[in-house]
Amino acid sequence: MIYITTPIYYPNDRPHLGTAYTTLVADAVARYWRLKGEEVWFLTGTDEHGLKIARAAEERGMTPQAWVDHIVERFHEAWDLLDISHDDFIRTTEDRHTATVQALLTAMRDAGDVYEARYEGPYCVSCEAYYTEDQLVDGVCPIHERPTEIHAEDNYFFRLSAYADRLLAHIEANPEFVTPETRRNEVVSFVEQGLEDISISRASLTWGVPLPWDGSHVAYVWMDALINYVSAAGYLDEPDRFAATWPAWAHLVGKDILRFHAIIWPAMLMSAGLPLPRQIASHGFLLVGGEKMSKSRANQILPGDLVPTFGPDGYRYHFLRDVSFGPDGNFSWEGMAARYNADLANDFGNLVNRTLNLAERYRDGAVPAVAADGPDEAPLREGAAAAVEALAGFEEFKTKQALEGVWRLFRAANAYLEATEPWKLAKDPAQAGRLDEVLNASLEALRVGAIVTWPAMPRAAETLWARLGLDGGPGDGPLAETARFGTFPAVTVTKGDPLFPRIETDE
RNA sequence: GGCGGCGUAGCUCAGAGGUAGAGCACCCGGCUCAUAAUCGGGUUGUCGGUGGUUCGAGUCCACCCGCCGCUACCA
Repeated sequence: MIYITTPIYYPNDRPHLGTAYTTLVADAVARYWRLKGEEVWFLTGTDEHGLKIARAAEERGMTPQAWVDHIVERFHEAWDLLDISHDDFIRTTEDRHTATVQALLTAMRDAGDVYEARYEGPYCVSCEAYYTEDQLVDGVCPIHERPTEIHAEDNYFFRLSAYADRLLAHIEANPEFVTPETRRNEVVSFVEQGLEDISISRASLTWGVPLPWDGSHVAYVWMDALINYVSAAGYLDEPDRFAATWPAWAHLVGKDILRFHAIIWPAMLMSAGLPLPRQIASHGFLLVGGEKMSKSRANQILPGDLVPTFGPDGYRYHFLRDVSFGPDGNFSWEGMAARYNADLANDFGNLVNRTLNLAERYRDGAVPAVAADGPDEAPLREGAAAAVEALAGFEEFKTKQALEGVWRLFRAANAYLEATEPWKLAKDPAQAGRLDEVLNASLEALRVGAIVTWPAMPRAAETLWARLGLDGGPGDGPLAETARFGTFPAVTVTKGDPLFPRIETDE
């Protein structure tokens, strides 16, 4: 089972381009594996505990639960908008999760890795949070710019320090554990500096999961959040499903939360006696005008700002085709529009339009199932094979290379029409048989094209599939069989409207 | 400060010791089935700088310049 996860998102913040990016890549990769015929479990969700949620609820005169029930809808809406195909959506306020948090923390405690100690440090009353000396700016709280006080409270701590060597050994033995390599280097150098124990509970807060052995504390939000990955896999009371699902194939994360996933989470799992996920895959940020998106800069862009213009598939294609998974990427409307017009409207959309138009015009949409396999057709077969091969890039989150490779099929198909000139064949009754062959091969290219674009653009692929008059869907798989270039069946195709209407820009 | 990464065509990027690449943009030509679409051809680079190793260096080494990431509790 391919178990793939996104982080659980903090619902106080709206899902913006960055959170949507993580989820989108996870979705495309999940679809790729399904297309290959693998069993997939794709998880996303929301992280609903913590001080900020409790406060936001209070400001609105609501209970925290009522507040999160309300705002979690934004995430369902966003993922519906982008055709995200998650199998499960976990919320940390669900019983299945809170009970799992308690079970896992108990397992860590039973392993002797949890102890009680006094935590003392600079505390900002306004933030209701502790800081480290390093975080203070000129000795005052960086947010409120007010002096901090030294506060102390009794907390439970996790013996993270005991796991540094095992963590390093694991990373060395499993080079794929943290990707890309530059992030792996960061993790290694961090662990090599030595690890300190971390506090895993808060006594000052009530909106969280109570510790099973001390109800006056709730689990620190990160402990709570990370455990979602096993909660949703059935750790607590579905042993068969858990055995099939865990360890995860990949946790996708933004680079800002890498350390929690590549250090703290593995140590927690080791302590609880569970195997580690195969891979933590970390991506960069999406920059707008070279700057990080943030509310304060007012440059935050939401998926809903782009989908009305580009459609869910135009949205998905742009981010998968133009953003490399590891480094930071840039977003611009101009770049997105240029990509849309060049690849979707021109190469792919127009190919679909002209091919179906030819089939309707010369054969009323019913092209006989006659195949040719001469020198003219060779590039089509090669293009189809190249597309299928390139698709494997999804296994390493190389979405860019995967789609670049898929486009070789569309280039070949456009060139094929130029080489065979069906519009000329149609003028000569003696060439009727050859025209059938050319139209059949062109339609077959579209059939394969619908399959190989499905992980990235499921809606367009399914629309195309329907126009081709085929049974089932392009995502049915298995890829190795369905994407083999052969003879297009004797069905009736319909032209329909342009799949990707060209976007007019000012220039 | 320490560790790590990046700097290649106007743009986005690939290449990691053997004649500088792709896509977009741009120019020329063809075609007319098609969404001013498509096909063919073409131009563009002191591969950040300096020095070194080598028969040969984007590719290895040293130093320098510029940008960036990490250096513990930020969802």
